[in-house]
Amino acid sequence: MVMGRPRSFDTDKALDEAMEVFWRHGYDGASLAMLTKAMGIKAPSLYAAFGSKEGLLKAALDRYAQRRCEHMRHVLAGATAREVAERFLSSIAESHTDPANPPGCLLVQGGLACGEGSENIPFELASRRAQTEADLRERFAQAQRDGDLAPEADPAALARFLSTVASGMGVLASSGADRDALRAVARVSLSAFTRCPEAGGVPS
Amino acid sequence: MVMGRPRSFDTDKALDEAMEVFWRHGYDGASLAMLTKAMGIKAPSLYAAFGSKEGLLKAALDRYAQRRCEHMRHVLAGATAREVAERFLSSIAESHTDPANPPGCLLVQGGLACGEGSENIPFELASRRAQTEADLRERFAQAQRDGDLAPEADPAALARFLSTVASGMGVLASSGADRDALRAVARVSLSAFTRCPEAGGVPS
DNA sequence: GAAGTTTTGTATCGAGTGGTAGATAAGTCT
DNA sequence: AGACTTATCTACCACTCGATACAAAACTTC
Repeated sequence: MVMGRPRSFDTDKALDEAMEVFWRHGYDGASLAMLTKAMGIKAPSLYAAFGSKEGLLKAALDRYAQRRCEHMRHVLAGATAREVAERFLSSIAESHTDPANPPGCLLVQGGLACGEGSENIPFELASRRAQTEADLRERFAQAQRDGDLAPEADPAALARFLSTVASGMGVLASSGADRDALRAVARVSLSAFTRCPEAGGVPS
Repeated sequence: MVMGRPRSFDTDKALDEAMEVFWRHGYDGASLAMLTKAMGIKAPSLYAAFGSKEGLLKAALDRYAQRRCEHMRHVLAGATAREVAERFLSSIAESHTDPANPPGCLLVQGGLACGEGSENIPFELASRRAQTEADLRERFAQAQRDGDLAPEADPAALARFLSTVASGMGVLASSGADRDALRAVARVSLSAFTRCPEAGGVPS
């Protein structure tokens, strides 16, 4: 075992609590007082473990990504491009209205715009959102190589469309929309997905 | 003319500057120091004119709504439901990447999640976003009565879909996506709009 | 047990927060 | 002109912000 006094709190548990605070109040809106209270530790412990408020957010984002990663693995394992899209939107509708978490998406509510001294937070969140879009794009490109998606389809456009709808669903959920509302949006989006020229559908 | 010393600044000009600060930094991220500097006035003048930081935001939101109202009038004047949707998405793509403003949408970046003491800001923004959705829904219901939209179409679902995509485009634009990227998303969304069962299209 | 190492709690730092008191300036009214 | 009304400025309020110094506590190693 390592030397010195052992840590009296569980890092992952504390991160979960911090994640919830950032999720519900955004980076600027989450004060150290709120964070330390939720995490059940004092400020010096927080700084010793995570370095800074920004470091804490990044650690929380890593944990968030880790959670979502399992979902995405299932999504990307869909047999066809259409099934991937279906799984993705449905997974978003569920997760953004999961009563175990604040409504919406941490990567959206966490901070689209921040004050002085937090200028890089929006970039941090954006790059994490971009990761999901890249995963989808890669999967659709593969589908195209497999002949599952028409050669004239546009994997990048499809991925960006889905990613955009997911962000929009985050905004919607954050303002109290219920699960059925998100599912309805997912349904319409999926129709669009299936039939648009970018997916190789017939233009009107 | 009214009695007393006349105001030395133009209220609307000052509001435009305040709007930009809220837009770029969000409600919590916009400090009074930033606001007063941008508006070119001192704190007491600000409070005399707008009552509080929240009052200033609401006034800025009113002005924002006023601006968008002209665009929406053009959007809703589209001859068909499809043309309304097309105009709406294209108007969003343009306005969210207008170099004269911060990228994205004030109603999205302004504050999806806020800190203690600003709890009602997200509601305020949400209710303004809901207004646009309601306008679209009403217009689509009218289209349905006109026989322009199929009887089995779902005006509420279509309006919510478009509104969600618009929010998503706001998120996308806020992270630096350019106009063409938003136009591409609009194009895919429009295909979905035209062909989905909610619009009276043929289900797969 | 003594030395060494790390974490914890208390107490606090300087800077910045939203907001205001009070005096002064700049107008209109009679 | 003088009374009245409103806006502006300087200075400042109590408070909260993110972050830290320091000493006591809790462990491992020798």
